[in-house]
Amino acid sequence: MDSKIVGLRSKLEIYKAGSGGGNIADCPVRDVIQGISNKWSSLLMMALAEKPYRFGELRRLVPDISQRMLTQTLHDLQRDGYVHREVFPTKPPSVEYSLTDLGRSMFGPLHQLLQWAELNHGAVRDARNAFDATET
Amino acid sequence: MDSKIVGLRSKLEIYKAGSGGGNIADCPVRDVIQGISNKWSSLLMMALAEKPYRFGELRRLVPDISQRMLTQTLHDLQRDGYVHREVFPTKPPSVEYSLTDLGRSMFGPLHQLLQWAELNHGAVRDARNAFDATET
DNA sequence: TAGTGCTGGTCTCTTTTTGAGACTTATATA
DNA sequence: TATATAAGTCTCAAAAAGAGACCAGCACTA
Repeated sequence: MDSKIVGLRSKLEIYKAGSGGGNIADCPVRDVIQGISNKWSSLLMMALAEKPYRFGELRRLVPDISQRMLTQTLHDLQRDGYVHREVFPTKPPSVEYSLTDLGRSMFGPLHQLLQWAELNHGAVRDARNAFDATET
Repeated sequence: MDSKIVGLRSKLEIYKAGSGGGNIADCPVRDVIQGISNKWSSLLMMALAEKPYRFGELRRLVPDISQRMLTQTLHDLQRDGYVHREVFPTKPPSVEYSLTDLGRSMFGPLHQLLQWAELNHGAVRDARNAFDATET
């Protein structure tokens, strides 16, 4: 399996697929993607792909996330099965977050996208500058 | 190039990389990723990867997007260089949106993620059900 | 000639989501 | 006694998204 686009024909079908009907709004693939298409998910996935972290460590690692959104994003990632949450009975109790097998599996393709971003952020920046220049 | 995770060690460095300093908040990779990590971008990228579409066609293709968000998301994708917008002097004027080379390039890894979602949405759904069952 | 519809939007208003920051509970340390 | 730490929760303000009316220019219809 290479990284070429396979089956250019029915990409929308993939998004639609599984719901049986033709309603693209309740498509399971879209449902999965939207669970990770938000401001903080990929960032936290990447942090946890490196190693497990505790709540406070993540907060310090990503200084511009609010405690509220850190709690909520970790909770959502846990609900979708990407992240495991474990409480240790220290005093005060500490909580460790780590990727599950499913999380590591999902991080594979996500990592490809992150690498693309690393290689191409210059091109994106240039496109933005050019665009902003033309519309005054 | 295969789909394995290369260089497990410094993933956060990728997110941080390029800005020179150590401030993860203004990291160019994060900047690129956040441009496409929103509710509608990946869906529109996928539609346009299939073939160019006109504004009204996209609106009918994705019935639950508001006209306002369709305009805005296409504008943002155009600004980042993924999408080309062309006005045809018909009456009334029609506007066609298509992927640029950069857009097609980015769609490669994005497509990998979409395929992962297609293969694993069952596991995610199961995880959600299990999670929701335990927290009553 | 007035009415209707099509195009690709914009404008305004309401609802939802996010952000900032104080507050909590229980323990340990100074 | 005062302060700190852990992992959150709660409240309020700000930002973003959704709903739907409205717009201009032209073609077609009645």
